[in-house]
Amino acid sequence: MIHGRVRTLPPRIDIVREGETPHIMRLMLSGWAYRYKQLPDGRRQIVGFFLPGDICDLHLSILESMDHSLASITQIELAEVENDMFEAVIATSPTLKSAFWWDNLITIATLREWALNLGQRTALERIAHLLCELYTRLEKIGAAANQQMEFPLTQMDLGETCGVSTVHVNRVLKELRLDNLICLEGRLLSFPAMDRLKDLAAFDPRYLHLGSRGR
Amino acid sequence: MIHGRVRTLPPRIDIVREGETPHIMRLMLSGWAYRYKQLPDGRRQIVGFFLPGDICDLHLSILESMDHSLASITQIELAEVENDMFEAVIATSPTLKSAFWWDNLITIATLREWALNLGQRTALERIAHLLCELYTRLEKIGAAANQQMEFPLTQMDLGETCGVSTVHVNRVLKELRLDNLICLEGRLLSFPAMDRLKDLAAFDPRYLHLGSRGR
DNA sequence: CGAGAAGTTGAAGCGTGTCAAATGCAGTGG
DNA sequence: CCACTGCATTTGACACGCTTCAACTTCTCG
Repeated sequence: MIHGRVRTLPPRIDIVREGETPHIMRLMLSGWAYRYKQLPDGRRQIVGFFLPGDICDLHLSILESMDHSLASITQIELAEVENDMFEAVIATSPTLKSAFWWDNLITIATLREWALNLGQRTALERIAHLLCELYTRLEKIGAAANQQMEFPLTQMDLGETCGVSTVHVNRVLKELRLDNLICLEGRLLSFPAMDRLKDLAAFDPRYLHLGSRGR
Repeated sequence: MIHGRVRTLPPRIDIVREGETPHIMRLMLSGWAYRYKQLPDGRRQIVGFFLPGDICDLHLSILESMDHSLASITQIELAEVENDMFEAVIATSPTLKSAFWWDNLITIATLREWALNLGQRTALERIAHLLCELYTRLEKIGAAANQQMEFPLTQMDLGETCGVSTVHVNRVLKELRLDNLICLEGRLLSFPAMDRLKDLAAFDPRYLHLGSRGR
């Protein structure tokens, strides 16, 4: 286990901004956060979500400066480890080292799936696919079960993830609701017909490579 | 330097298919290739290009099976290294090891930019951005100069990369041509006004992290 | 209770997809 | 050398998914 300072941050604030020079490694202990990129005119694209157990900035320190930003969604707890200490730890533990390779490879595989999502699927399929991915990941870490999960994302978040306007996200969610594929009560999201949803989204969880994984 | 078998492959064939189990590491020596993913109904998304000097499947061996495919565009030469041998080599060379970390991080950074591209830019901006990226990468390895490059991609390739129909790619290229932003003569692509093109695409090469890099 | 944020809805317009047909281009065989 | 074939490119007409704008409603929380 890696030790380091633990920080608690409020919801909806930037954790790191584009252009800063990273010097620590962060591990999500609780809550939801995301990574985003921005165009000069303000258009925003979310390029990844962090759930408990995820690593935020693995070895990003080798790069000179951040080409993206990190922000919290809910209140979050982060473990922060200085790079020097981090280097020292992985040097002594081959298990940890390969765990970090894993993390990197899964990040890449997920980004490839997101490219497929953004480039080829319709708005309906994209959102359905994202919901499948999030549920699957949460279930894996024991934070969701029985086709139910806490859902802290706004429709604007969904839009910025799926490259769709907020208004259209709303219409898509309505359609999913009318088809009885999702059910949203407050912040609790449930899937009355997960099979049909996965089918609609052409969701194949293999890209998440859930088989094994180190810690 | 890593030694291994060198293979020459003809243009337009699959190198590895989804589902196969990877057991070698491939390095591009010459030519162009790409990585793609596919939906069950056949929609295809290109998720990365390989140019000379690029690594195709870094440590993918840890994963059970490929979640995507590789295909050649031009005739290509590949250096192939068995995983065992590869492991042995990086174990002895910290320089190489960090070079591979680099490669991984740049792959990730590029995929994030692609997500931004697919999610937020218009078809015109997307294609302009892709052209800027390819030229920049080719220039880096000395395979392009003076705002000119060999361009082996078809309009269908461009479409499958940018999430745009082939017909619309054609219209976009026409617009770029009429605006005097690109000039295509046979397989030679040139940029009479690179500044304006980069501006149109909001192309900021920092994500490619060209600063340093090992080999 | 009030105020700001998030969600909802309708109408109109635009970017892009689809379909279909024509043109250009390169390789092949007669 | 030319006709033939198949693939890439080009163009027009039309359809549709999604965006934009604007107003309204519903939540959330101090």
